[in-house]
Amino acid sequence: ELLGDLFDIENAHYLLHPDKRHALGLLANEYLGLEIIDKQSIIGRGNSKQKMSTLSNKKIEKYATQESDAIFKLHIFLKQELEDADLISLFKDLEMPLSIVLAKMELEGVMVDKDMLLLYSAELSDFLNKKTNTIYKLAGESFNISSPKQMGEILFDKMKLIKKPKKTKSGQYSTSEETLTKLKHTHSIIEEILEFRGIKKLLSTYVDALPNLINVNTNRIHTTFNQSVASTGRLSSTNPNLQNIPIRTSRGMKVRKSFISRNENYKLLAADYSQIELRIMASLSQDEGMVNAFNEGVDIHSATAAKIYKVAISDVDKSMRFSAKSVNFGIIYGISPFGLSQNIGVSRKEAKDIIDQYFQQFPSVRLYMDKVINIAKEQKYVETLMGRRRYLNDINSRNAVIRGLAERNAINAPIQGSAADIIKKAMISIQREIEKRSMKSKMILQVHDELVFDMHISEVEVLKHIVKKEMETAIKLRVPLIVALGEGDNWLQAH
DNA sequence: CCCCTCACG
DNA sequence: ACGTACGTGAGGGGC
Repeated sequence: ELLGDLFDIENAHYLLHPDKRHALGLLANEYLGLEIIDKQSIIGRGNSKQKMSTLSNKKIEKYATQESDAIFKLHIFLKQELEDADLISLFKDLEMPLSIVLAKMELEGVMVDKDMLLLYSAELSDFLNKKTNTIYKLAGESFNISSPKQMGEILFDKMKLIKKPKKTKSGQYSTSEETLTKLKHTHSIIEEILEFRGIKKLLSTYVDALPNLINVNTNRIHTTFNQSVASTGRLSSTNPNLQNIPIRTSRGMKVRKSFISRNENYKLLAADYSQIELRIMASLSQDEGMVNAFNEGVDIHSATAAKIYKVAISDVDKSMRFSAKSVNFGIIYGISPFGLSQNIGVSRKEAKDIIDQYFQQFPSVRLYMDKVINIAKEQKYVETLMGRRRYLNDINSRNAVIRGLAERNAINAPIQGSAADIIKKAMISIQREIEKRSMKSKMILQVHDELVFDMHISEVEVLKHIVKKEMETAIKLRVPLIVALGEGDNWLQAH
């Protein structure tokens, strides 16, 4: 257990420049003008990589002392820079405590049902073999279906499904899901390919991969949460990525179902923020219509539909709600007629009309967007509710495409980043409570707006109470923050 | 190592 | 005419 003050160079630099790289060698060079020995030159890389612990002290002495020296000197510069940017509290009270919490979550790990995955693998492999033969027959020859290059040549050179095939940036035929879906009507092979792709992805990325990642000592999977990658302040997860476990399709759900509690005395608890980003938008913009909708507890997408289409909320039908939901997501991303039209499958003109209606009905949302873009143009950065910054150097670019991206980032970063701030704060409070009470239950995963716990059955009520309370009160907004709880023997059930 | 594709929020 | 909604990570092909 670390008892002294933490000062993580990488994280300090991340707060100051979230979209830059934070490697120690780069920082030492930039801040101190030092060229320090590259770690790779000591331990090697790729297959010839050795463990630092296997090398003699003599070999690592210079490297180790240079690093220590650079870290100490850097911390003085970075501390000052954090103070100048008003980021000290975010660093000291949020990110540094969080890094301890993340370490504990990583060490805890999550249990997966290996037998279930192995059975499922056999089932999907069978299915894939049959699909492969079907596709070969329809194509009139065998080829590597997993090769976009080969598939493009089959579909467009040989079968000539359409006259002017779409190309990718590098000049290859595009075979993306988006492209292929538009070609469904041309040949039955398209549908088979799409299904093949879906299953192949599931099999190789999850069903076949996860069992091999189970640690033999703990019997669990241990991800790594990266705290200095995402430029908005979110976490990311690697080796394996446990933040993109499937859930949207029925086949994907079976993978989610394989994430289970550690034993029969435990259940999984999932705690989800409901619409956190839209609530943040409501609070930041103070738009009356949006704030009222949340304060009255009505379904936000239906409320939005009612306003856009000027009908009573009880007269909102499914397609109106669907479009309104896309608009709401679009708002968070910095909406454009093109983006919305692609998303809901209408013309750009229709999409533009919907957006115009939206801004007429939610005028303060538009005002807020204009304001945040102007702030970005003036100070070259935007910030979250807790003062996390994102610099937008392209905000005044003469290139409209590049400037547009920066403007959308100016809108999105405070929203996505504030949500990240909030859940990070909640994680620290929850961990503190769990430890204070010496509880058996453990926090094990974070997926941007969701926390997952391995919950001892004797602690169900108390844990639920703590989690809900700490998440909902992590910050006070102009609208309520609502957390939905779910429990079950597996992650799917807990949703 | 880059590109394409596709999984999640 | 062009390129266009935010943020990520991983697997596989191909060079």
